[in-house]
Amino acid sequence: MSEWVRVAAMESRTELLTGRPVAETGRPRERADAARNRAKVLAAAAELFATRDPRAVTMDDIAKAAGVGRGTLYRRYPDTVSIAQALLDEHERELQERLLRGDPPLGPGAPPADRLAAFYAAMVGLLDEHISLVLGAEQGPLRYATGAYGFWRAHVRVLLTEAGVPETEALADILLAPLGPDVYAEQRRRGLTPEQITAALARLAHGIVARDAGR
Amino acid sequence: MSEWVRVAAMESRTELLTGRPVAETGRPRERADAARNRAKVLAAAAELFATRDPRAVTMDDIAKAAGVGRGTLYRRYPDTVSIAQALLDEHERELQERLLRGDPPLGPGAPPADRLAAFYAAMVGLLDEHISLVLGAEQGPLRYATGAYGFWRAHVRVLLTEAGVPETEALADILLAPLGPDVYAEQRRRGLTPEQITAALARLAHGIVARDAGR
DNA sequence: AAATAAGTGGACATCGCGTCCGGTTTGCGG
DNA sequence: CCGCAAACCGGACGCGATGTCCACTTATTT
Repeated sequence: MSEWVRVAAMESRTELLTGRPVAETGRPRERADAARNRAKVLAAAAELFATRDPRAVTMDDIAKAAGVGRGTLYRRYPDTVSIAQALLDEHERELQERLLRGDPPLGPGAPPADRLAAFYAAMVGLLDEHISLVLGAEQGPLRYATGAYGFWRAHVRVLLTEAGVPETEALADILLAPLGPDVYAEQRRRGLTPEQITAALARLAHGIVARDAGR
Repeated sequence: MSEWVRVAAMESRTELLTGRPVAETGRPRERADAARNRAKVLAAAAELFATRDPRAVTMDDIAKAAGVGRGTLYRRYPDTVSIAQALLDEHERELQERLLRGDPPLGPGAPPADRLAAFYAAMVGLLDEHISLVLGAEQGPLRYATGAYGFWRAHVRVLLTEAGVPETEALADILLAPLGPDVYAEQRRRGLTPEQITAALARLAHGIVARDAGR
């Protein structure tokens, strides 16, 4: 529906949450009532995702909880998944920033093995903090369509390449697989702690790229 | 619904496909018409899963294609997932057998690292051959509820333990994650060949468990 | 304050699910 | 061979979610 809706959902993320009008774009600026409603929708959705089973949250639920009609909801978001993604986006952004320009070992400067391990640790933190959102944003194979997935993938490939590891193309997806929300959720369900999982992932990181490679 | 239905779906697998009556059980033997219909259902389902998007196959579709009423279908299978699993079961069984009693490196006798790599290779084969079924059987976090997943997990843990690798609890799920149907499907979609994926997984196996460990 | 465009909300049509039950078939005992 | 109880069949039904549509309201512009 209405193409720019989808665009808006992908595009400026902070704007999506704050309702600030789109600056310097030809597109007509957002109306005040629309912004108000968007805020209500996102707040209600966050509440719902956190409360009940994120996979069971329905468009009706959100509309009702936000005190908004179905049509209004569909005007902006095609489905519950994109709403969860909008909510998630901010946090992912922040991590992406730290990967690119933060301090080592997360940011540039540390040996690839350590950076990979640090990335794993950060992702576990993200997963654990926002597990309900992540589960809500996951349904189906959409995960790979996300811009975020592409970013993680590129990051891992860079690290592998730096370390001189071949087959980065296939290995990147493989190394990212354990970070799938359902995998993580299952591990937690089974009683594993974030620390145990992080430790295992660190082992994985150092097993794949030799500790002293690439530097 | 009728408890034994679910049991039957889990239980004797070959029987499930052949329609052979349940031997030496107190349960009343299956009627001829029922067996006939089951065969029709499974054949139709296999066809459907292979033809269109496996995730989109509906109970109605199968019923219609099999020339059977909805009620009849639900009598045996609670959902499309369990049908796909029934179809898949045979193949998984066979691999499980080879893991336990087959020749090295898949079966016992080879160093853990090699066995793990061989397991990966075999799973890639399975995935690739039956990707549509596996996708159809996957929906949601059901994967971990499967008996099969438990088996793979136990196998990997044994190999890790043999090799003296710690944290098997968390590592097992991590090492199994790349075998998730959606991960594999995505890799294939991106143009990676089964060989490339197998090679990357072999690297993973040897990275995690030292080539000469445990023997 | 009138004009115009954006935004709103709920009714509607559709689809898949899962259940229920009247009717039919099967296998067994007489 | 016959008749009957149990097993089985299949479609109608109610439910809940989806996504669309459009007459109406509200914000913004001139």
